[in-house]
Amino acid sequence: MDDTQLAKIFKALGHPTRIKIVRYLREMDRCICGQIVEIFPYSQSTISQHLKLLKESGIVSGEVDGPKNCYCINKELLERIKEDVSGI
Amino acid sequence: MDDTQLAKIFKALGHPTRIKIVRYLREMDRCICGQIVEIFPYSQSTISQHLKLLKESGIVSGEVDGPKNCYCINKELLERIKEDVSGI
DNA sequence: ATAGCCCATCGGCAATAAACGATAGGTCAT
DNA sequence: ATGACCTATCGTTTATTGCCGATGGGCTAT
Repeated sequence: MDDTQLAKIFKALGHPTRIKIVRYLREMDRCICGQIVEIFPYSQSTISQHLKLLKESGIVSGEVDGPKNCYCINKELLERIKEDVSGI
Repeated sequence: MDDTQLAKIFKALGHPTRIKIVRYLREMDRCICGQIVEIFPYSQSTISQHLKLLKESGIVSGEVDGPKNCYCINKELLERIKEDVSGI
């Protein structure tokens, strides 16, 4: 992975809320946006924005699943990130 | 390490130039700001600013050494970061 | 003590990020 | 086809970032 891509991922993780979201998603395996909104003191639009950033970095993927939107961790990428971090 | 601290570190690494600086410092063991300025297409003030961010995050430490300022990687923290990334 | 080197910091500017409320689009059940 | 639910996106505001040139302070050597 090149440094630009890696930097993008780090940037995505460079916010406490987004780290917490990633932890939560890993724990829950998959969940909908509403569940995440409930556990944070931020508005739905703010959480949605954080999720968008995480999606753009590739760490999180989301699929529309009926009326709900299902988010989950991209575990392969997460593993790859861990490898790349070891290389720094 | 709490998520706020971890986020700060990720944020510091969330720029390609700063990742490259970290790699370079790890390779060189220690070096002065001027050396780093030479290898990047940015001004001295810009590089200095990047170094400041890296210092604030703790990844890099710098000591004044005569007329020059010597930067080096905080290897213990870097190792700790790698552990913490594994925990995400 | 003057001149030169190294670099941190200031001020400025443009771009991006973080948060919000409001809106609107999609899906399901009735 | 209406209403309820879920969430992405828009528009706005304020804060932060990224970059620069210029300034100035600390050392060293002359």
